[in-house]
Amino acid sequence: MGVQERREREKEQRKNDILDAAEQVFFEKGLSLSTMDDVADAAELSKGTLYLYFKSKQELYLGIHQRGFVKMHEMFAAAAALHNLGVDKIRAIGHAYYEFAKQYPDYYKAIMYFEGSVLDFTSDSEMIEIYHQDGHQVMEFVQKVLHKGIDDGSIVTDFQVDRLAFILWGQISGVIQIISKISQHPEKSIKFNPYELFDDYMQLMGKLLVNPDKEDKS
Amino acid sequence: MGVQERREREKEQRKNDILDAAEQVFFEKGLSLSTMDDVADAAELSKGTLYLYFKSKQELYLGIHQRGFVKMHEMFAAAAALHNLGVDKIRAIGHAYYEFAKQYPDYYKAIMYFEGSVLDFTSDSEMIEIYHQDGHQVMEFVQKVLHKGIDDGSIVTDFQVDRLAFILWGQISGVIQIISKISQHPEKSIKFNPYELFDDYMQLMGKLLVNPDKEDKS
DNA sequence: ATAGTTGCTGACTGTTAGTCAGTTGTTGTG
DNA sequence: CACAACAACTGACTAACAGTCAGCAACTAT
Repeated sequence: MGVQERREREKEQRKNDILDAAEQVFFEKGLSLSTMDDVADAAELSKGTLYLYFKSKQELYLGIHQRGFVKMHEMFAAAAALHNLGVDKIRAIGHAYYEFAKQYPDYYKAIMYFEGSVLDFTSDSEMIEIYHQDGHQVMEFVQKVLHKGIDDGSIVTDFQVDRLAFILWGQISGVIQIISKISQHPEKSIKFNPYELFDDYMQLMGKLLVNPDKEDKS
Repeated sequence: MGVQERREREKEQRKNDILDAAEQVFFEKGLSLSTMDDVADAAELSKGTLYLYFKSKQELYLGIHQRGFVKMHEMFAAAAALHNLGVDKIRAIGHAYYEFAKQYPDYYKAIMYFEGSVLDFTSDSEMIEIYHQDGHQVMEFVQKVLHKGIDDGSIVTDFQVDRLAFILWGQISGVIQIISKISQHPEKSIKFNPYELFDDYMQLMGKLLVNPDKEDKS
């Protein structure tokens, strides 16, 4: 009898519905101004029910973070798939990251939120586990692509690939973070547009990895 | 009569005492587990008084953020002052950043906290103003040092200095952020120590800026 | 001595995350 | 069909806490 299975599916569906409602509310009003009652209303459920599916408000927001991360990962994979050379795949991932932050600022915000506050979660819970797994998955993906680039000769580096992946990831995250900061708060003193900044970074990064002999002449 | 002035000084002193108390409490228990009553107790003042000096809990924490930023800036200046060549100053600043995060993890945490959540402050208030001024000051410092390096010939770059400063700042922030993340959550799969990672990054950065003819042969 | 001013207090309020005893609806069984 | 067992859901309730404000204390000036 497929009752068990159906129940399972319905449960998953509910969880998704709640996340939809939560996105709607959180993205509209911002996390701190949104209440669990707001989310419950939007989901057409009672507040108590939310807590059957998510342990806390933070965990609910973490669910949204996860969605964002999946989306981002998909964009990375799609972008990388359009190229053959490893170095081009890396470049494509970089651009995809930028595009992700631009196209899904609310998901990006969720990612930044946790980035800046996990350090505060002294707590236990599987929350953190999931969070770190997500991060780890992206790192592995980048490492894989770097290896590909080294194998096909398009990337040349003195560094260990696993470390290099962390460095690249950290670098680009930081650069995009600062770009989104200045984009949001248009400082008087800044005369360049954000994309120029990113483009400069990509060029700079390119110099670090590229084997000129294998460079695509386009 | 110096009454006005004395009052002014005493007010400043109180503000400092409150910040001392707040640091003690926040650093011990973490921001979210600390209450304003805790801080009031530690400061031997009533809760109401805290609100005469700081508009909100967040603003109090921002006061701590500011202290951290000042400390960091001091470390940068001190580190840079030990060298003559611009490129060496830049390297020294990089190392100082790393040292700051290591020596003052709580201040660093405060900085990261706001980094990840300013995007949420739709609010007005001078808070954000101060916050951005702090950031701006560091950027200017980096720019100044980069210019120095270009002038003395130790730094060579195709990029505009103002943009380059942002890129470097973003990069290094991101790299240190990821390092402090993995330091805190020792992943099973990570076999290198954090400092190696940072050192790799510094080497990498060096390659981007350095004019080999002027390199210090030590 | 007294009026004015500034700084401090802590009981109070409003809000909200999180809980839980009870209700509703669904499934499987005699 | 009746009825027990179980699962999903409810919303009034509690506890905790940020932030307020009417009143008090201490200092200053005249």
